[in-house]
Amino acid sequence: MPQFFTPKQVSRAIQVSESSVKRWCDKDIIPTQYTAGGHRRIVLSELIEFLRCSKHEIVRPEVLGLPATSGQSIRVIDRSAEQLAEALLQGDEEQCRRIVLDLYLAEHSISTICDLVFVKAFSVIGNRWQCGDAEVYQERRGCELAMRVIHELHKLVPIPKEDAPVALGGAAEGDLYNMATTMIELVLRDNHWNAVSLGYNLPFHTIEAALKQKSPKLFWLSVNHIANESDFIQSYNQLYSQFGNSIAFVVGGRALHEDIRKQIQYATYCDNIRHVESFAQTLMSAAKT
Amino acid sequence: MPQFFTPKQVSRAIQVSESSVKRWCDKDIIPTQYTAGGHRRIVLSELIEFLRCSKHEIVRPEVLGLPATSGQSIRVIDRSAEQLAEALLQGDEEQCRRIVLDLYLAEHSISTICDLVFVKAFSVIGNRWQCGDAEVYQERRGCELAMRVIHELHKLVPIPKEDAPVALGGAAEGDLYNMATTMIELVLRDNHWNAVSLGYNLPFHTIEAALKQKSPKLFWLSVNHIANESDFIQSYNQLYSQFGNSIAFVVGGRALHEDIRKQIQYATYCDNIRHVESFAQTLMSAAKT
DNA sequence: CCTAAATTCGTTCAAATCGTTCATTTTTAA
DNA sequence: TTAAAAATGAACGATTTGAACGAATTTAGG
Repeated sequence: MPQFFTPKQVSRAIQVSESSVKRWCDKDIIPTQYTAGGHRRIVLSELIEFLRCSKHEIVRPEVLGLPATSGQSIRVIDRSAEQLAEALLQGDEEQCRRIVLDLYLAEHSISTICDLVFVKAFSVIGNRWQCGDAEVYQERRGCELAMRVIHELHKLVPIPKEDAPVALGGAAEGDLYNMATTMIELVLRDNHWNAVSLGYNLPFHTIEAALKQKSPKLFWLSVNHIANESDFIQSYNQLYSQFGNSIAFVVGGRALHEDIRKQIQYATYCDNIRHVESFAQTLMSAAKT
Repeated sequence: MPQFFTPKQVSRAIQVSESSVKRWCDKDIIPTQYTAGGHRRIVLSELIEFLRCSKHEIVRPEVLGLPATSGQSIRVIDRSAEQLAEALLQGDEEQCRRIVLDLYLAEHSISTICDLVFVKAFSVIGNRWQCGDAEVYQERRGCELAMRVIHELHKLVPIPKEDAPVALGGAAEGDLYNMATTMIELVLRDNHWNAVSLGYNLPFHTIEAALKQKSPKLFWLSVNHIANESDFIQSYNQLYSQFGNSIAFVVGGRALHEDIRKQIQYATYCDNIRHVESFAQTLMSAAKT
């Protein structure tokens, strides 16, 4: 909850001496703000960033008012998805936050967390539902919770610079799933793109307007549901013929099966978030040289 | 008109004690004006100057929740909606955050902010769109931004106690707008309800399951779009006949026009978020006595 | 205009933090 | 292996902070 911490709080949380924390602040290892009287105040996001880059762990998270960790930070990501699925099904917001924050602190990349934890958790939830072990409302509530946690991760990612390359994306008309596109926005920002999600259920004509006005370097389209396939293909191809030369089209989503992929053009098709990340990294380094 | 802040407001904004702010005023670290009765009044520009110059580092206003726009008063809240609409259309996340946090720090209630700022801003955006001054994607991006800010407000609201009365709600099947239901969740939590939004596009059968399993004291249903009216009415009435006696049904949304309202039963119909808040307050105080 | 409720004032005081120094432990390099 | 360099943790008086209090001021309504 709290935005700021004193050196003493931080020192107790990670069990080092207060002196060390103060020294790190002075050496700018932990970027620090100061009160008018000269007392150090450490911002949560800076602390998280520091913890990720150092080998220190939060031994006593309760000192910082952070969700209580079960013990040590999670190095093994496998079981996390199931744990998260359980927490999402139960509607346990604290637990969700704890799992994700722990993984983030353990230096797992955001894209990995998205793929192996979030996406996988919802796959687990889907299976449960098919077995009759979960209600629809549990899945929906889980989506709400997940979106909230994703937004919180968003705040831990540094704000992209003004001159960062622009990326734009969303989910097309008829597609009601905006979690994927929000995750892509998050991961691209984590990779220093100026990424903006336009949300879901986007008519093609407004995508066209957005691409024209913003002229991004990268455009992503998440396709989880297609109302009318031939309409979709026609609209998409018109969009691609207009911008495909100047903008990298990244497409993905479970509705884009092979039949459809054969009929459309794109720069890359991605099965998961890490594919998107890799492509974005390649594109950016190519643009630099 | 110059924008004044009291030491208490400033202290909340920059997360120090009121005593410290007062002391800094007295030491002339923060240039201060005084009322006839000797109360301190801090001008926004001086506050920003203080934060910039205070000791070492430049302050990150977005972290501090620094009020960066106009002050309080009901007159100004009108303009806030237009300012927010502009910021949402531009996709200016920082500005959105500042406007809303500013209003929050000026101690406007969250329900007021929802009604007179968020809802109104989207009404402004709708008008712009009708005049051809705004693209659809700008509105959609605005929704994404607004949701993010609402989630941030969520974090400022204290976690409800375990024994707080339970409230549950969402938007029915075919309804894709979850902003209203997320705002209701937020406001109810602000009123010490254990409120949970199940999201949007909820089939009635899963609402039934949720009500059965959670047995809340209050159930809200946001209705902004109805695919098939007779189906909706039938499903709703079945739900009401099952739970209407034990659970307070709160309904609202622009799709619930008079014709439909005549054919369904509910505890209250709400035109805006403050109505929901009032009803919830009444319900809670009634339950206590 | 007046009253009542809410806010802010000025003050005091205990607790926390500051910067600094120094002995000890850990790491690095010869 | 040994010596130098660097990092750590503890201690100190001086300073800053946050919380409390009755008194004074502002604000909201009738």
